[in-house]
Amino acid sequence: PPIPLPPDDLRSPLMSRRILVAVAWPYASGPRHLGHLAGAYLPPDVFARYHRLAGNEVLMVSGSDANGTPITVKAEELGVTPQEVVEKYHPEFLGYWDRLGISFDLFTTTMTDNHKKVTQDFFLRLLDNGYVTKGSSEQFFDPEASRFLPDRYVEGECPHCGYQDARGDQCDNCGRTLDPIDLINPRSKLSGATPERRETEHFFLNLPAFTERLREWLEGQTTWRKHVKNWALGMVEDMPVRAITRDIDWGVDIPVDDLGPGKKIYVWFDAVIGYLSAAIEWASTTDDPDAWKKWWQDPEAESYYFVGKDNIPFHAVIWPAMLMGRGDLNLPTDVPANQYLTFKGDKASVSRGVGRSIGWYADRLQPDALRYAIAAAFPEQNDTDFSDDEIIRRVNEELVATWGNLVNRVLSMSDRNFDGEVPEPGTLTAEDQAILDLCPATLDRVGSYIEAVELRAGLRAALDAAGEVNAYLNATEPWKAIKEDPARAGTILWTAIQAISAIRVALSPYLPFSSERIGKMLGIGPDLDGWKVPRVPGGTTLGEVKPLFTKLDADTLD
RNA sequence: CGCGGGGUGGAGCAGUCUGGUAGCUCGUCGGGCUCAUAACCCGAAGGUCGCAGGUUCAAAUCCUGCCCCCGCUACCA
Repeated sequence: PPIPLPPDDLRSPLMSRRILVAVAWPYASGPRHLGHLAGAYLPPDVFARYHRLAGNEVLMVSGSDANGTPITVKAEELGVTPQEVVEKYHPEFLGYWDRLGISFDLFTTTMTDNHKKVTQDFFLRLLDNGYVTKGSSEQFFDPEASRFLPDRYVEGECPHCGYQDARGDQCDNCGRTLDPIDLINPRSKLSGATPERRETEHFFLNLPAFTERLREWLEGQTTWRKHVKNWALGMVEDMPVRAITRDIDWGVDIPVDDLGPGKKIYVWFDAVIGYLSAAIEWASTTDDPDAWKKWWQDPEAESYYFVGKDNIPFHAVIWPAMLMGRGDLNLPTDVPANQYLTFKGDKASVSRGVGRSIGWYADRLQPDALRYAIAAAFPEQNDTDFSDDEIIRRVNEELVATWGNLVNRVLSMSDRNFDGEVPEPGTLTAEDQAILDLCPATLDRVGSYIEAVELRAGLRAALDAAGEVNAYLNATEPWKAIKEDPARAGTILWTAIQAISAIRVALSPYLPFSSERIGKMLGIGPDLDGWKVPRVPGGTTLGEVKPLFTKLDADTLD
């Protein structure tokens, strides 16, 4: 009789899509923590891995943000240059991605000549198009330090509560938002001198010019997350012109000399341009230096921006406005911003002692174990509370028990009773067929969830399938059949192996490392051949069968 | 009344748009199984869905008010 095979996946792509996966640029001002991983870095990797398997052309880029106040503040704190700060943390970030399998096509920095050039070019185009204009504002100036002072560098007495050490932006005592001009007896945090008010000229982005177009564009987004869309729409209604230059000496040079020395393009303007400059840099390393255009200028190309919720305004409003102002680049397809992973109710912050760095966890956990625990808790709709106990629980009770154990019980039974080979199947029963039918159905379900950027639900769906296979084994009891009807046992195990093979693919965007190991154990090799069910023929020689994941002790994370 | 999101069994979440016996994972309790990393399977207990009103035959779901949490309201991004 012909050997029955699992049905093919129906999702085989008719044509390849081009997908830009744009990942928020982390400040190279200190270690990044699990909240960053959950909010901005792991979700795009899952998304990108899926789309690559599905046959689409993915370009996933990001880099270390080297500019901005956090960097300069850190540099002053350490008594080093901003560049030295970046050179310390950028390699640390690269280490995270390498150890956790975050599969960037390029992870660069904003210090490259390319980035500066692309940023300046962007600036000039907006200037030509009339969306960047010059203006002036009044600001505090420290006469001793000879520099203008950001709000946070001015301190004084709070006009509301009389607190002596209120910052220029907010009073820590009464919590009120302040304008530094209102402070009583203002003083410079740098020198202690009394700051003077001085006129300073800057370039501004004319956001109000885009109000209508932005509103119309945002209202047309039917698949965006509710909090992202509503927040952006609310913001569009009342947008001021926004300064894109600053009185600082660290940043990208302004490409015109109208303002004189001592001013730079400020970080928020150049950081978002990084998505474009990184794509251009990536293309320059390939055979086709214009390859970036396939993602940025082909109207069919899609772009997804993975950011934390604090970054929504820049990606859902300001960056689209900048793109509209240029007029020759694609607008975001979606900005699936995440909420925050909180630790015992607190927003994670390594410097404040809430949560620990990504590297700390990577030292102690298998990469897929960490990826699993984080992905199962992606804060897609709400802030999601998390803890080390939660990681241990998720790994031990869900990942190891359901999936690791399924693979282990099936393969060790096959290994021991069928000479280290995948058994040959015989006649299939209805319950066998149901499990085979589950294979393409699972890939279909998980794929649909991932395409909708409902990544947590996708992971759940894959694990549910593993649960069904476990239930199938309990119902069919191959360990008994081995003694009474070895051929039947072989059919059951063959069926279970086909299911494992399919679930492995479904889980591979989330768990790429164990996917490779399973491939070797199954004897079909570590690589995947697309988002479809790989068949594992009877007679295939199994690799060495070992548990996929290590169970965690309660003190693993102490 | 500044803006947006959220408040669902012990924990973490889904359901709210398109009202109709409250769902998932874990934990707890009981049972089964013994191939498997004390793993797997089945069943049960456990929730007045933040609070108070309103609409309706019927509300977690729609309306009003209030409370609490998070983000934004920064020359933080």
